[in-house]
Parts: sequence; C-alpha cells; structure tokens
Amino acid sequence: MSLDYAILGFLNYQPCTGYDLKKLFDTSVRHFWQADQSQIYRTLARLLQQGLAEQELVEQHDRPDRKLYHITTAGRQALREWLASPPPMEGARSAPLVQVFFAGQMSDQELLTKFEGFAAIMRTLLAQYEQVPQTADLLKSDITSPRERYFWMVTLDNGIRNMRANLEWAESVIQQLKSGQIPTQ
Amino acid sequence: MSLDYAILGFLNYQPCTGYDLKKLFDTSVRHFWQADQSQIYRTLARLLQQGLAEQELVEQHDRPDRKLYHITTAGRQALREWLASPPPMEGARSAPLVQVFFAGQMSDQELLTKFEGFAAIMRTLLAQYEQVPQTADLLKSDITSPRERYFWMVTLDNGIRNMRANLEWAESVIQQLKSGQIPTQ
DNA sequence: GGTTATTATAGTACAAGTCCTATATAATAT
DNA sequence: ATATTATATAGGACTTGTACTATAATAACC
Repeated sequence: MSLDYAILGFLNYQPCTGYDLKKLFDTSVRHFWQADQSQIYRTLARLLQQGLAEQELVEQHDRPDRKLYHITTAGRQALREWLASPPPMEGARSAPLVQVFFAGQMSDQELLTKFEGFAAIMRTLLAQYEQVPQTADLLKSDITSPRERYFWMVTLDNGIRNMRANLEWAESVIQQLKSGQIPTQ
Repeated sequence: MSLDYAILGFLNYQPCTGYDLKKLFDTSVRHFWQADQSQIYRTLARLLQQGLAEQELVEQHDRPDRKLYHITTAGRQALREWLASPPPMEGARSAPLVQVFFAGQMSDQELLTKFEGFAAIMRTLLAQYEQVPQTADLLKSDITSPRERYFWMVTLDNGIRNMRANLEWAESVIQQLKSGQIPTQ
C-alpha cells in the first residue's frame, strides 16, 4: 500500500508518466523502497480507478504518446491523511540475519569469510550513500524545493546511520571470531 | 525463499510440526523474519515435494495427530550451501521512511509529533530487545547449544544497534525541528 | 454448564511483489 | 551493419505474504 502513497507523493510534486516514476524511484527512494515497472503501471491504473489520479494524453510524433498522470484533490487529501497517520511499522525482514541465526552450522573459518563479506558490502554501500549529496542525482532531479530536498537528506542520513551500525556490528563479530570467543559447541 | 531455509534451519535442530515452527518463529526470529502459519504449511508441503524434508505421522489419542517433519540429507546439504552462499541483499523496504521522504507537505508542528512518535516506538522496542536475554524465552526454547544461542544473540545485537541508530536519528531530527533549522519552503 | 484457550492441521481468497515478455521508434555505440 | 540504449506502455505467470475460516479434541476458567 505504501507504493500507492509513494506514487501520489511524486505526482504531488509534478505530473509524471509511469516511465518518469520508475526513474524517480530508482534515483531517489531506491535505498528504502524499490518499485518494479509493471507494479507502477498497475498501481497507476488503480489510482485512476479510485479517482486519486487523472490521466492526460500527450501526443508525440517521434515517440510513443505519453500518459501524464496528475494528482486529484481527492488524491492530495488521501496523501496528506496517510502522511499524518502513524508510521506503518510492519516487521522488518532481513535474509542476511536468517543466515546469521543458523550460522552455528559453519566453521569459524567460513564464518570469518561470511562476516568479512558483510563488512565489505556495507563499506561499499556506506561510501555510496555518503557520496550521494555530492552527486549530480540531486541537482538533475525534479525535487527542487529546499524543504523537499531536506527530507530526502533525512532519509539518506537514516540509511547512513543504519549502515554504520551494521558495519560496527560485523566488525565486532569479526573481532570475537579472531579472538576465539565463540562457543565451539 | 529465505523462509524455506529458515524452516530447514529449525528442522536441522530437531524434527518439528508446523505448529512447533510457528512458535519457534514467534519466539526467536520474530525481530527480523515473520512467518504466517499458512505460509509455513505451504512451504513444508513444498519441502516434502522437493525431498528436502520427510513427514512422520505421530498418532495421538487425546489430540489431533502430529505430522513431524524431519530434514533429509538433501535438505541438510541445501541448507549448508545456502548458509555459505553470499548474503541475499534484497533491497530493504521501510514504509516509515516513505512517509519521511514526503514529509515536507506537513507543518513543523505535525512533524514534531511524527518524529516524537517514532522515537517513542523505538525506545519501547529497544527496551524490549535489551530485556530478551534475561527473559525466559531463551531458557524455555529448543535452541540449547551455546553456539546456536550465541548466534541468536548476534542477531539480537544487530537489532539493538540498528534500533539505537534509528533512535539517535529521530532525536537529531527533533533537535533540528526545535531549533528551526528546517527549510520553510 | 458454558465459554474460552490450547494443541494441531489445512484450505481459500486476495494483495503485493518479481520476472519475463511483447510492442514500437529513434538515437547512439561498436 | 548490428547491437544496445532510451523512450513509452502493458500483459502473463508466478511467488510471497496476509487474512480469514474450518475442523476437532481437551483442558482450564468462571
């Protein structure tokens, strides 16, 4: 259901086609919400049907026609209500943690490899996240107002803090592995 | 797919019924993986079909018969391979962060309420997580070996570190809101 | 004596998410 | 010359996840 509101959120900034939306997802909210292209088109159809969005046909001669979606007054209302409602705290899911939970099956050597892999991935992601504010993504984007951009940065900051916490966690397990502090049996 | 391996992981500890598995999920991995009861039964049927688990009928006279599932050699093999494979890093999803991303629509007063709500939820969860090692959950559970329990604690530690990071994040936004550091437009 | 909780299994229906394919044109790269 | 990328939309098949319901016996509670 969050996808519906994420799309309404973008449409509230400006009218978009499904194609535009896919690009917006991939450049701005990718780190905490991904959307498949076919999912976007399906959701747009539903939003139309619910009267939360309207379609405008923009004819093009060199390219396939664009179907520009506009948010309606009802859509703006629905978005505002959802934004003000309590955060939907659906339980987190982490497949990597499932691996860790059952990791007792592996040898300490295998475990060291695994956790060093974790740490490496997180260092890469952290470096990526920390560079985003400097990249052209922000400037090229359609999110132009300082207030909108500020909240983008707030979500990025959340990603960075979590990534740092995960990295420190992996490093502490590596330390314990190296100093042989892990029960054998 | 992680559900398949999570179930194999538990079956590897000991034979279980679907009912047992649901309880194990709810007491031990709930903080990073939830499983619906009907999903568990569906998956057990699939594991049987794939030859990764076997069913043993245990007749009972006072209660409905139990269908005990055992892991097979092929199942143990599949589990070990998955555990050693690189962590499945499917993108995280966070509906609360979607709200934050579009939060520019709200007034500073509404935002303060929202972030204070976040902080309150996270303080509660943090307190819960920090108490788990002291609760009876661990002792009553079927996870008995020190090595298995150690990795349980490692996943809990991950939860605690992330929760602390999220709390600090919420508090930093609250500080910025209170000191009027957020762009108006 | 009647209600609710516990143990135990399983199905239906639906929503959400993923993967792949199809259709079309134009520009760009190899 | 051929392959890929970009623009643009959409459907089919499938997997996951959620919600709800059905069945059936016992035990505990009030």
